[in-house]
Amino acid sequence: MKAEIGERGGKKAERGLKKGPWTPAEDAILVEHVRRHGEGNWNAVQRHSGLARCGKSCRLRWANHLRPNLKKGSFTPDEELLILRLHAQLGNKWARMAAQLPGRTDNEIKNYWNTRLKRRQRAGLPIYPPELQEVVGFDHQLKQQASTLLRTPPPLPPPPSAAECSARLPSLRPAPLLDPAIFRPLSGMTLPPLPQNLFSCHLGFGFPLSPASPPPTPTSLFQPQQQQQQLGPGNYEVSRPQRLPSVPWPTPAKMELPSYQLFPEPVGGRDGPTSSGLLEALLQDAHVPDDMKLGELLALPTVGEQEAVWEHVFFGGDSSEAIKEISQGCSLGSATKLECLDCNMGSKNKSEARGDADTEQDDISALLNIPAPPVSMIPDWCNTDSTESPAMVGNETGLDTHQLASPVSIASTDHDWNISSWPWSNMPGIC
DNA sequence: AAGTAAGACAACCGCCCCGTA
DNA sequence: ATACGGGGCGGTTGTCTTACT
Repeated sequence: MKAEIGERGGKKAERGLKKGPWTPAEDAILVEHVRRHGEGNWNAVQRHSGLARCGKSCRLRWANHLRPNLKKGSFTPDEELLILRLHAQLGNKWARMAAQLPGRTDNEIKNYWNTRLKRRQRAGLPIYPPELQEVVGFDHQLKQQASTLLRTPPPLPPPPSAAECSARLPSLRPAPLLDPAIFRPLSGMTLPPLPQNLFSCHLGFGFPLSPASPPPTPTSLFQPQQQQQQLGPGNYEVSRPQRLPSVPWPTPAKMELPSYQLFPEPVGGRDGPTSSGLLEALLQDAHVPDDMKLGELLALPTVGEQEAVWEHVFFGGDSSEAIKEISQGCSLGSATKLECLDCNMGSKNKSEARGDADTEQDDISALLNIPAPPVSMIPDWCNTDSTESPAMVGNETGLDTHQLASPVSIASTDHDWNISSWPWSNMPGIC
């Protein structure tokens, strides 16, 4: 947006391509083009239809506003919760988050998050719920500090040998996205108690409360130890930072929130039943009151109030009716006039989403040089909602949204996962 | 009622990856 | 091997609406 700033609303850019808001006529042209030719080849839209828009603009308009099955309106509480969880795990991977939120676009999620971030920054509140902020001690200020530090990345340690890598791999396991102490398991599942570091698992990383030797977790594999040390005593003093194994960490352009990108993204179509099953599973576990919006409770001014509300949400009384209501609202996307478009577009979407997931699975497996876990590794409780996900049935990689949203990870069921020994837990909350 | 701040939304840009010629 | 085009993604910014003073 340089010379074009302020020119929105009808003027044409240099190459004769229009910028700015789309008109209904342009929308109609684009919809008709997609109906005839399908998605993709966006640059051909201008040639075929005469629409004075660049291909990128067409793709964006279609993806964010015109494609069928788009969900309009504000996020539901369960969607907000899911965004929180996904962001804790993925960082600013909006497209991947959108893949877990049927009918939602990455742009929507991004806007929601940025708005929420800004609001909480202004209010001096932590990004995450009090459990995250108090126990994990990670908030936006720390993020900003780390981001600043990362502008000049420290020299990388020598890369580990293949033997070193393979020696560490057995300890690699997906972090439980949700802490069992907070999020109760699905029906029939018993969780081991984790009295401390609430939400640490949720974040996908932890802050050790003791200087015990941390296991070589995926987090520590990606732990920028120099960065941690540079934070210095002025920023955290509970205990001295751990000396971590010399493992190279990816050189990020900037630091994102704790991300578990080491691990396979749940596989599932954007609009398939998997995600709705996830939401149902989440809601079955969380006692979400019907008179409460997550965004509201997260904005409560004091930690005590937030704790009380969160306790009510996840341990509170019977709210099955509210859960039912939320589930229905989630599964019933608002119908649009465009939903009557060719169904083959939707099928293409699904295949693309599936392809993305597979590709990502491959990438992660290749990165770790380990085979993707078979479906049989997934505990039974992942399917207790009985709606068998096609993504799981038909996919050898086998990790779907159930795992992402599950109270505990697959591995956490057969490992003693001492999250209290993780390196980052030396950092207390700033707020 | 007017001004202002904040929120929500929409759109564009630059970068990157990937497939193909 | 390389250039190029298509497409995806994340970041940023502009505009409009709403709430507040």
